[in-house]
Amino acid sequence: MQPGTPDDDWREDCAPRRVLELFATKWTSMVLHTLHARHDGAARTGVLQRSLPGISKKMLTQTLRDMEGSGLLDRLVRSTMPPAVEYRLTELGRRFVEPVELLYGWGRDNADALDQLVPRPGSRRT
Amino acid sequence: MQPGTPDDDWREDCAPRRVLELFATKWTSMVLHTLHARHDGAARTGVLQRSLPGISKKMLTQTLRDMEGSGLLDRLVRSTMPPAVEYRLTELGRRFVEPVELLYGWGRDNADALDQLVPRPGSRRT
DNA sequence: CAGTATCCGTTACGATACTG
DNA sequence: CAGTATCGTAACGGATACTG
Repeated sequence: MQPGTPDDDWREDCAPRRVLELFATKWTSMVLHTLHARHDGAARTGVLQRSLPGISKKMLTQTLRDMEGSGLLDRLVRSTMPPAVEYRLTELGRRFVEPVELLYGWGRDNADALDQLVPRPGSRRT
Repeated sequence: MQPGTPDDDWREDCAPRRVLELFATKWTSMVLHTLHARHDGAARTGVLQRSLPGISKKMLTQTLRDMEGSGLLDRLVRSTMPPAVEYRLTELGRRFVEPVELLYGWGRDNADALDQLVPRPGSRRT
């Protein structure tokens, strides 16, 4: 492992890097977790919105659309009036909940370390 | 757990969300892993750059500076000519390697699922 | 209630050229 | 070799108003 031989685990298309992409989109992992936390792995739009403090309607829809396109969740529309839309984790979605829960769990167990890291926002370097 | 009672695990300042911030900056986790993969948890600038295909000099420096500021790594400058700079994981840094390795490991074990998700870039919706 | 469309600011990121 | 400075772009993401 000499300094001239990069052992690069980080090729552009390697698995780890693609997992990271999942977390690159701010809300994706949170949606996954929220759905997972529900008994049946499903929730209506409003519930999701309320479960994710700070998300805008636009980002919620956009994230859900992207996830649907990726096959992470299904969209069930009940054409009542007013409409009731439900989002449900797919098989693939349930799979990706795993790494999310991994991080989630680590965070809960290491809140102290998180307090050391970036104690308060806006202290990068003035 | 009625639909009107958000069980929000996702408060703005909750632990999980702060962990996610670590992965929000594209290169941070990769730097952590790369350093961790080295016997002594340290590496010179050039090695890091070569280990992270695609990173620009700017982002490398910026990421390293941010991480230094956050206390994730130390910067050791050897004022020779030409200069030799070494980056080394701190105690805190070694701690945050954990969630990174968690994701990394999951990715390796689930490459098949990753192939299903986003088969090829640029297929969002034309 | 769910979704769309538009406007707009911020930031992440990359390419390049230059200094010590 | 390491780092800085500058420029430009693309994407993220929020606010708001409107439709069914």
